[in-house]
Amino acid sequence: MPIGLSSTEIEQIDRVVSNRRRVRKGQALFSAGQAFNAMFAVRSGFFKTLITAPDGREQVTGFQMAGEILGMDGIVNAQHTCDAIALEDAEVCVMPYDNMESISRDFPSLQNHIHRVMSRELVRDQGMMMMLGSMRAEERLAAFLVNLTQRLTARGFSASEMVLRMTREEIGSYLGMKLETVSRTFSKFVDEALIEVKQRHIKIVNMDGLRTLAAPEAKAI
Amino acid sequence: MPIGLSSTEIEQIDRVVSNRRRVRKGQALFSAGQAFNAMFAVRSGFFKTLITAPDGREQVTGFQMAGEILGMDGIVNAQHTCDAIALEDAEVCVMPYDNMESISRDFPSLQNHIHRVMSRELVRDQGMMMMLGSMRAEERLAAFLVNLTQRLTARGFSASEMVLRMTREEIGSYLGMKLETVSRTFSKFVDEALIEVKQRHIKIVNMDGLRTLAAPEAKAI
DNA sequence: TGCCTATGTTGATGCACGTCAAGCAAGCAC
DNA sequence: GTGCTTGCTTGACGTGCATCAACATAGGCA
Repeated sequence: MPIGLSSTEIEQIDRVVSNRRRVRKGQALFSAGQAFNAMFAVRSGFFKTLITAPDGREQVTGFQMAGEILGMDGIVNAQHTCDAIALEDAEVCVMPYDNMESISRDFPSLQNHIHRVMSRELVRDQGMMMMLGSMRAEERLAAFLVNLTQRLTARGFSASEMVLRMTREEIGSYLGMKLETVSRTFSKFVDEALIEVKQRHIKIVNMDGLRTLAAPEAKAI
Repeated sequence: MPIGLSSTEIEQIDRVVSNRRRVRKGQALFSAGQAFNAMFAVRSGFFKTLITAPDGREQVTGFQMAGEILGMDGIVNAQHTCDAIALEDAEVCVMPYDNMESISRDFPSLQNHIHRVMSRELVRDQGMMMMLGSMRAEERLAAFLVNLTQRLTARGFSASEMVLRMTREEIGSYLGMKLETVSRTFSKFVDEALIEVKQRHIKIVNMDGLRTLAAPEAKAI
């Protein structure tokens, strides 16, 4: 959690988040229904979060990578409402909620940081609603790739190549479409020379084209 | 904001939220891009929040009634990311964010309350993703009606009758479908004796039927 | 009162995406 | 190596919802 803090502040905070936890690929960091005690900051690895309907339908609600926060949905009812599953071996910082609450009282910048992290998640969710509610499959997948690229480049990875950690089915669940449609749309993007695909290796060939698909310009009148 | 607080605490807090603001039907409480200074608690009336894509497509992201909080998405970038429009004449409590931050340092219960309100919104958004991503039009509309009913009964209104404040188009935008589909699905529900519809007056005839549609049971194997 | 505009309903038709199915590639156990 | 499992691609076909269109109804206002 890099914020603008003094070194004494950082010491204080380190004491809260110093506890680490490893999660193996395929294992759950937490599951829906479990008591909520702490939030988690991803140090390394890659997660998905998902919720399950009574009839078994699953919806992937997000993918989280290094530096992102998991578990905030558990605060309201003191229990987690989704499953967080590691898509590759991962390590997280455990941030006990009680500690965070009390320490943030002494450090306004931490308090503000927490609010901003939750607010950012709300804004992200709004974007997801827009995607799921009013974009076509092609637009959704383009937006997904653009978003992934942005987050990876912000972490110092290549702006044009990546290795997906999730299956086509997980992408589909996240974007509200079937895995076949994900596969077909990838193939379409390849035909249009927007990307190259070899299994989970994706290479962005025409980023502007993808961006245009993801966020269509206002139409000239 | 009814929490378990002492009277002195309540006095303190009253000082923060004592400022009120009226919003006429059709007017914006705030708009995307505006500087964020305060959150708002609905005292009376009814709001919708919506975001607008560059190409003009709109997505209604929520409907808010008395007791619910608006504007939390503005914290992260210090500016609002959606429009909040009154669907009927309304009154809100203005809660300046700076005041809330400083006062919540002195009142842990208020601090916790803020976290819970934001967390509840995250959980709601997860449910929206599930709806938009993996439910059919019929199921979404049923879930919408069930949810509205719950919120209205929690406020002391009838459990079986209501007057919608929003148009078919706004419902459709919220649920990711076209207004014609909303209208048709209402008609279908009428045929099936689940509800009665006269314009915006809705009467729930078979709540269990609606619930079953909204949250299908696990299938027997 | 009667016009006008916004809103809602319903029908006919089309398409984007889901469903079903077959085959292929890659990884892994043995 | 062989066989098995999981994940991916592609084709054929079906359907849920969008689109286009016509008309009905209700409120607002001159």
